[in-house]
Amino acid sequence: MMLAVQSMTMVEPRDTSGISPAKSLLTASDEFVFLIEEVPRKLRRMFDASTARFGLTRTQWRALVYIYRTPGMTQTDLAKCLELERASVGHVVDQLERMALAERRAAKGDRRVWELHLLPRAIEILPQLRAEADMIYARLLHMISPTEIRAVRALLTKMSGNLESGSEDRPPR
Amino acid sequence: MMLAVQSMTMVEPRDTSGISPAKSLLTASDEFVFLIEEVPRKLRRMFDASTARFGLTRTQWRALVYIYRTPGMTQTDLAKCLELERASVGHVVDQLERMALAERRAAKGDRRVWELHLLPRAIEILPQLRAEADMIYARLLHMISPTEIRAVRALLTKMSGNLESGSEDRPPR
DNA sequence: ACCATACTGTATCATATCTTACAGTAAAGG
DNA sequence: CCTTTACTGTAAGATATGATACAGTATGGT
Repeated sequence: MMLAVQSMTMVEPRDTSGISPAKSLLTASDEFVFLIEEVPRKLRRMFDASTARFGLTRTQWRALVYIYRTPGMTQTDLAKCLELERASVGHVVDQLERMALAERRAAKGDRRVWELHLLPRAIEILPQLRAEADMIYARLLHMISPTEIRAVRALLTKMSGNLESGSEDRPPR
Repeated sequence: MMLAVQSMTMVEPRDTSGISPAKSLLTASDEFVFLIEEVPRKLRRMFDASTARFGLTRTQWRALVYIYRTPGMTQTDLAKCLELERASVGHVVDQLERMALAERRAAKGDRRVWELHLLPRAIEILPQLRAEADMIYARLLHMISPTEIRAVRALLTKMSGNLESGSEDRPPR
C-alpha cells in the first residue's frame, strides 16, 4: 500500500499543463513497500469472501476465534487481541449475540465486566472457516519450500523489529 | 492480521466453564500470516503519524502523490490507483479542494470528467512527507542486505502470484 | 439522426471504526 | 471508613468507506 505504484496501474496523462514535477516523489523503496502490502491485501480479500459466505465479517470471525481460544475472556481482552477500541468490540459482541454465536455472561467477582463465551452454533461454523483458511494458506505457500518460508519469516521478523519503538535510527545497541 | 496469535497477547482464561475446545483452530500457518501482516501494519501506523503531523490522512497523501505523478488524471483513474470506489474518491477530492491542495478542472472534450491538478501548497508539502517516508524506509531496511531484500521480494512476488485468480489450486500450468 | 449502451461523478444511505465522555464498579491510600 | 484513582463497558457523535441508484454525457450501431 503506502503509495507505490499500485501494480503500475497505467493512466495516461491527459493534459500535462499542471505544475510539472521537478523531482520524483516515488522511490524504489515505495515499490518494495507496496509489494509487502500486496500479499496481506490479497489474503484479506480472500478471507472476506470466505467469511461472507457464512454471513460473517472478518472481524466477527476473528473475534470468534479468540473467544474460542480463551473462553470467558473480557471485552477489553478481546479489544487488545483484535487491536480495536473497546467501543468497537462492544458493537461486534452485540452482533455476535444477535446472531446467537456468542453470549455475555456476568462475571462473578467483578460486576463491571462481561465474560464472553461461544454458543454451539459458532462451534459448528468455526471448523468450516478453518478449512477455508487452510485452503487459502495452501495456495499461498504453493511451490514454496520450508527453507524459503523460514528465510522470509526471518527477514520479516527483522524488519518488524526494526520498526519497533526504541530502535529509532540508532543501530540496535 | 487474519487471525493468528496477535503477537501472543496473553489473556488468562477466567472461567473455563465454556464449551471446551475440541481441536485447535489456530495453526502454524496463522502465525506466518500474522507475521506477513505485521510489517505493513506497523508501516501504516508510522505513516499515519507522519501525515497527521501535516493535517493529512494517509489516503489524502496517497491521492496527492498519484495526482503529482499524473497531473490531469480523472477521479476514476485515481479510484483505480487508490483501490477505492469512485464515491469515496469524490470525498477525498472534496477534502483536498477544501484544503487548497488540489483542484478540479473541467476537461475539454469530455464534460463528464474532472481533471485533477495539484496546487502550489501541495508541492510544498509533498517533499517533506517524502523525506519522512524515506526515513521510515531506511529504518525498515536497516541492517538488511540488498541480497536479502531481493530474496524477500522474490518470495513475496511468488506468493502474490499464487493468490492470483486463475492459479486456483492447480499448479500454474 | 436516433437509440441503446456504457461511462463519470455525485447523492444517499448503510456500516465499521474511532474519539470522547460518562456511569458504574473496583482498588488503593489515607 | 472515605476518598481518590483506575478500570469496564456503553453512549453519542464524527469520519471513512462501500453499495446503490441516478443524472448527465459520450459512443457506437443502425
